[in-house]
Amino acid sequence: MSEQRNFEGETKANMEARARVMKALAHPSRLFIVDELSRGERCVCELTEMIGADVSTVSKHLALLKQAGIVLDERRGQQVFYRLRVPCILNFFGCVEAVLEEVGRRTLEAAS
Amino acid sequence: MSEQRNFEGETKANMEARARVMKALAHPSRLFIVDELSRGERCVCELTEMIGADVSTVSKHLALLKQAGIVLDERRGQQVFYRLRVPCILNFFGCVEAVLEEVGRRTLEAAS
DNA sequence: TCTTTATTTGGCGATTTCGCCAAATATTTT
DNA sequence: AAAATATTTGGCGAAATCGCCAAATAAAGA
Repeated sequence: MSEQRNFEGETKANMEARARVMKALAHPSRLFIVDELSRGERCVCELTEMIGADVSTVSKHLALLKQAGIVLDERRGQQVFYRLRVPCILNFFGCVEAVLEEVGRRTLEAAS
Repeated sequence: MSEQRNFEGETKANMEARARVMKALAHPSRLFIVDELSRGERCVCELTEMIGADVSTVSKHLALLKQAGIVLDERRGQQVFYRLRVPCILNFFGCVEAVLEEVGRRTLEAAS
């Protein structure tokens, strides 16, 4: 009875789907974008100026977030505005900060 | 006044720190490990058997999670047991699932 | 229509990540 | 001490990610 859990079939597919979402968030510029969009929608040009990278780079970051289901885009005139699709993404950050505090604590311990 | 926010200095450093944590979670096997550890501690050998990859591969995934501050390890005899250091990581999954539902919905719309 | 502004897409070299194998290390048993 | 079991580390080729440039596409204005 009670087979050991494994990493095949449904479980594997589910973890791969989760990983796609996490990967989309695993980049400094993309985290900045999400954080910035939590304050309201922004056009590509605004984000580009803030980030200070090539427009094409920022555009690709946005495309990636969109493809992951994290943001929505809407063209209005010449500009394309992006906004968060799933605001709960912001809940991540509290826990990430908690992890970072642990890391900081560990660093201090190591130094003592 | 009211300067536009930018992506330099403190903000950039903070986003890079966050990204390091997110990257550690952005892999199917590592997500599986976190999920499994939420049920209790596990030794490397158990996780290796479940995942079905080379032991060295699993060991490196665990080292990465440890270095990111997400798990703790403790040797007892021949075995090394890992456990979650910051349980709030689990809160992520609820939101990730919400994103995935959005993605699923979008896929259905596209098919209609 | 021609020009300007905003955004996306294709492509390429550079860097990072990934997973396996082989070898090293740690612990227990004989 | 030698053997067996568990885990980590070094290294390497394969694959994925990254950021820029150049070119294509979209919309507004002259």
